[in-house]
Amino acid sequence: MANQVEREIFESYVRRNGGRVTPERLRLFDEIFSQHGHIDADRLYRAIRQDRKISRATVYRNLELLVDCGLVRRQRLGQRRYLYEHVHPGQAHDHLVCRVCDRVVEFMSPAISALQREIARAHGFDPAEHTLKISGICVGCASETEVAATGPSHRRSALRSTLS
Amino acid sequence: MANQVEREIFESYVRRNGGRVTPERLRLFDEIFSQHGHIDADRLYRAIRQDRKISRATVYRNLELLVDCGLVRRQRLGQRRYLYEHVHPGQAHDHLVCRVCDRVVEFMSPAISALQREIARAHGFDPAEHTLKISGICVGCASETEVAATGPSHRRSALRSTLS
DNA sequence: TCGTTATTGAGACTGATTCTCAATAGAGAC
DNA sequence: GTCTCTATTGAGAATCAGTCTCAATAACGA
Ligand SMILES: [Mn+2]
Ligand SMILES: [Mn+2]
Ligand SMILES: [Zn+2]
Ligand SMILES: [Zn+2]
Repeated sequence: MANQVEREIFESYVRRNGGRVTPERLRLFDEIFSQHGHIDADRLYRAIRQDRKISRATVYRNLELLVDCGLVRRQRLGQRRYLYEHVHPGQAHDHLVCRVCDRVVEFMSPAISALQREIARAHGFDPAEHTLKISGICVGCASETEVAATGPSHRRSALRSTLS
Repeated sequence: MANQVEREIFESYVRRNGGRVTPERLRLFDEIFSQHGHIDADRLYRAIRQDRKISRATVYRNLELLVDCGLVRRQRLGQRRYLYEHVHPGQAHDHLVCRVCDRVVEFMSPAISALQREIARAHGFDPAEHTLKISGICVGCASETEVAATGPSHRRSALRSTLS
């Protein structure tokens, strides 16, 4: 089976800390490692619900566990909820997020990673995780806006504009 | 008065968009430009409440306005709420956040900023804002933990440890 | 000064996440 | 396999930051 190594890591992490290997934990592990890309807690909950009973609380609790043992990354890419993705060691990457269509593009920059480590070191910081999110307008939305040419953008302004 | 330039920018932004310059808006502007560092909406609300009546909704609405016109930056540095800080143009900076004591250290890296612009360009992204947050253990908390040497860290584990 | 309409205040509402606690079930000992 | 201990679960309540509603107020151009 795929993800054998990660599964080992998970189970041994749980046992090493006096925890128990439960079907709920394994099911969540399988779900998040079968998905690919970013997914929120509720979608994981509903996906698992398809074939077994599980509670939301259990999903949240065990996502925390997966994050703690370094197999899953939790980030706020949108405004509201956290998104989760499983981690491939040595494949650190960051995100471009379009503020119009919410699409996420991943990129990898060893140069930025190195600079980050350097900065943390210079400040006596022991870095555990990082988030680099660049939000803006993606190429698709830029051209759409150009064509439509309908004012400032999709984002509702904080000022109640006169346009009805 | 200080912040004259920024105040100009704010008022003209508001008027240009058919908005009105209200005492609540000016008071919030003054508050966030008098503060220095990161502050949450509730603290701004309470600070303004000291000497004038204002509602929470008004604080939130007008913070959004200040963010929109580029005078204020809103970021999630902790887990829960947004933190706001006024922006000094051309002084882009990023953050190291200690996950034990929540202290925030700012740093500036023109090299990282340049790389970010380069990456956005390479993906046809028009970048509007960015967040780079490195979270870890600050030098103070590292030495404390070393002295205490009491297990994994302050962070409660998702596993109910046997220690009472 | 007047009229239009953007803004405000109070409180209801939302929604993601966390908490509570009784019932359940891993897993080590025998 | 059975027993025991206690970590984990499920269901729903609670939390909490932030957003929305709508009637009353007040900018500001005419
Ligand atoms: Mn990703
Ligand atoms: Mn800052
Ligand atoms: Zn887009
Ligand atoms: Zn610290």
